[in-house]
Amino acid sequence: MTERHAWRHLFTLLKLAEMGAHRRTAKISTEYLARKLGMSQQTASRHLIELDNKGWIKRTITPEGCLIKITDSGIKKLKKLYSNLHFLMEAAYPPSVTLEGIVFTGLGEGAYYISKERYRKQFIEKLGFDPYPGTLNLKLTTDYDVKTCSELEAYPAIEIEGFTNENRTFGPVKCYPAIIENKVKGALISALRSHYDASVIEVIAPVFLRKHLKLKDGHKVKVEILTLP
Amino acid sequence: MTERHAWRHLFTLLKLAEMGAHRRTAKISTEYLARKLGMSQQTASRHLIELDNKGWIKRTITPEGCLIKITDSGIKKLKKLYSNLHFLMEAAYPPSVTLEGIVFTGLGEGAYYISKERYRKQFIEKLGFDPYPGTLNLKLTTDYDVKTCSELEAYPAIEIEGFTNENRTFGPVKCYPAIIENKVKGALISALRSHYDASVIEVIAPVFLRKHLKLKDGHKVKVEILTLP
DNA sequence: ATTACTACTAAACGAGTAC
DNA sequence: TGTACTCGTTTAGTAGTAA
Repeated sequence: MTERHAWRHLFTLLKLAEMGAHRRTAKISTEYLARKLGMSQQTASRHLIELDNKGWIKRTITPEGCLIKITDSGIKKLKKLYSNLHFLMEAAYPPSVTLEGIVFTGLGEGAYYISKERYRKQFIEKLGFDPYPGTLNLKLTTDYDVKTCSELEAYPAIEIEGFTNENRTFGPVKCYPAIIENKVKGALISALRSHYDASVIEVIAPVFLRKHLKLKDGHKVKVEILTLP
Repeated sequence: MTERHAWRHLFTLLKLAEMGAHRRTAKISTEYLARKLGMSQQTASRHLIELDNKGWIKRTITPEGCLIKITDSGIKKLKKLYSNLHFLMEAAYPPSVTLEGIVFTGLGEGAYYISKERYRKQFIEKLGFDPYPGTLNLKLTTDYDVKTCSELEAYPAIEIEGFTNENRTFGPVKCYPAIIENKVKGALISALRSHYDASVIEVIAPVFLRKHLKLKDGHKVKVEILTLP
């Protein structure tokens, strides 16, 4: 059974549910199902056999038609689809945003900020990792990336509180948990951005990204911002 | 474009939405989409072309990948799927239940009750039709039908109030709106059922069902009970 | 890098039909 | 009436590759 084309079966399963088979054993003839699905009786029959083999439905054949009940396993599939959709339709923001930028060497100011203990404690607590004392600077090159990045401002973010010590004030920092190059969990941080311009982003991670991902200036890096769990 | 297999596209559309394309223009390469969907780059490309042709997405090709935004039309398709599922998952009862029974001739008591003015006024008001003064008796023959019918008791029903006149008391009646033989809107009524046994149901409709559907004793009749709008 | 064409393969489907 | 088999047809998917 190719798991690849499971969606066809999922759709058939949905129709069966619409006929009540998710709550009770429903009598559904292959011919009736076929009409509802806009397919032939033979195909409907095959789908039922395949759903049965998958364990998504329990099927009993009678002379008047099939008695069909969707199994817990089948219900789970529908629930999964439902929660995916629910999440999409009800969520205020898209689940993830991907940015790409070119690595460049900054002024090293990132390290200075990151390593401030008052910030660091919050990073550990709120992001779940102890950031490497330094930031990866990325220059956004396309209009798309700059525009997308600017839209991030409206997204929910993890807020790192600012503080004041004897010498000066350190402002609040907004963090967007992100995955760098599909490999490393880290975060995009926003407050320091103003040091450059809107087309620059800074990324932190628990590891030294340049070394860990073998990055050099000019390399293109993908950052996937996770806007919701 | 065959509308028949549209939901292959629906699934691709769902994935695109999961990448945020339902809210913003998202940069998604065919190769990336292909990996997420477990298909080849070529197939992903074709799907995007087809979705574009359907008007479900707006596609702009750039050297770095496609810029994709799901159109209102596409959103509508996802919403439809969502509301279908929502309805299924959140509803307390299955959307419809189908019973089959054999026509038989009763004692004519049905007509006596139905035509009582106190009942009739409520039928018109609550069911939306003036019932033909008589009931169609159906004998349920299979275990499935009897069992399904018994489960109806737990379902929400339209309640017709009982009343008392100078001679006797007329009890309350439960009505389940139904479609008879896929053609006539009527209702299954429950209170009178006790006159026979659990394997008998009585059906009312605005027309004389025996004549309208050319029914004779022994004919098999399908009754689809609508448990929700 | 991309997208997407052409040519081919694999899968899904439906007609006919057995039971 | 039902289901579901075989088998030829249609459709979807992939590989190779051009642009």
